Amino acid sequence: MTDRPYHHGNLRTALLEQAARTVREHGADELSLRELARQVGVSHSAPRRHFADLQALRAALAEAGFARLGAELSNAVDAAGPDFAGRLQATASAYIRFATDEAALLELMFASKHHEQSAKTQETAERAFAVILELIREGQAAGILDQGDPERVGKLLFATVQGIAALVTSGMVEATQVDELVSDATRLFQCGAAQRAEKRVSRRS
Amino acid sequence: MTDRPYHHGNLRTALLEQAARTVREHGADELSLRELARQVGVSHSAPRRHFADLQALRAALAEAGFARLGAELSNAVDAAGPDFAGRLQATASAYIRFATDEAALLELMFASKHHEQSAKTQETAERAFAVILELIREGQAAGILDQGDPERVGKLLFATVQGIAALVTSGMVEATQVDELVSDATRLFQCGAAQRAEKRVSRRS
DNA sequence: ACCTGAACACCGTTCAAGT
DNA sequence: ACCTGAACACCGTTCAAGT
Repeated sequence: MTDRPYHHGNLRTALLEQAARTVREHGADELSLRELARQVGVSHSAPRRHFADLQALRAALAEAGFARLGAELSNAVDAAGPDFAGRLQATASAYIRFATDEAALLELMFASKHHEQSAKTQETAERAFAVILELIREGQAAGILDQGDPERVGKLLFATVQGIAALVTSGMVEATQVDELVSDATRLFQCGAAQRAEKRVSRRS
Repeated sequence: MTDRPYHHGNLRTALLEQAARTVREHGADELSLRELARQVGVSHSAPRRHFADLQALRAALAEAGFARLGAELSNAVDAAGPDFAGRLQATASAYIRFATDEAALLELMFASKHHEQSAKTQETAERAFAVILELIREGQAAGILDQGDPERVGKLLFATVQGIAALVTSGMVEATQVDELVSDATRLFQCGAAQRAEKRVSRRS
């Protein structure tokens, strides 16, 4: 519309937003620094000031993705009622929703390279994981989840949900089956503690 | 060594083998049709006869990967002893071993695009899944696993193992933690049936 | 401090031509 | 049937120069 000033002003953000759009609409393979620069209305070498190379932009995109994922998991927990089973289910569902809405982004987020190279991406990923960890602690305090190293239980839950997401986005599981898989998974996690509660009851009788 | 004939003779296989090597050593992003042609000693347009484009080569690579994965899961089941818990653990471990040895290949295998485009890749992936499915049926017949739609239980197991693999290759879980996660996971799957067995016992008392 | 424009080496893809 | 070589449009990356 209006002619742009020489300095874009917010180039980094503009590039990341356009990149996120491209990934969503055309997949991560379609990312191109030159094309992004063109779409944002800047010379092809301008992005260089903000991203050393394409890989750096991808890492930044992954990091932003983990930040959004963490926020959405956090929102899901907060919005859920007091019942723990419901909270667990809501969190897992939020993860899967993110995974299916942003399949290409999630694929990029779990691409091994960023984590090796960008400590910041790794850190943001861990903050997303922290939401799950906190939920696990809550479930353990309520006696609903297996008492064991919460890190360990949390990682297994994270893995399970991520695995369901991977199967869905890769087409090996139908979108219609997701809900039952998620509820099977969350039920499984409540099984160990329930089993021990059962023992306690039977010992009393 | 000897000068090559005009016809390579086995170009398709040679390209796939070199591509697998490249993915293993340098990652999937490093794949280049021109470079592969050079390494195999053929003109840059020769691959075109065998792979319509780079994406087609990647799909073929993914398919070969699922074939290998299926074979290794199958071997793991066959080599394991009669005890079901051990068979389950052996299969899950074989999956994780493949995932860590061939991290970049697994990432490529689960890239959504192939499955959408290549029915053959999808089919080979399902044959790998069939090994897990068969194991689930075995566990159900032995009364060790939850009786429910085996497809559903199998998919959850597949998802869990794939999720653990994703967390490891993305660096969010240490390689040293893998074994305990796998054994936690397999134990969890044997929990539902154990729980009901517990109930049966307590009802009798 | 931030951006431009020319330059370089590389790539995927196409196609007429060779064996 | 299979492969070559020139051609085209594109890309990532670099760097001296502009504001």
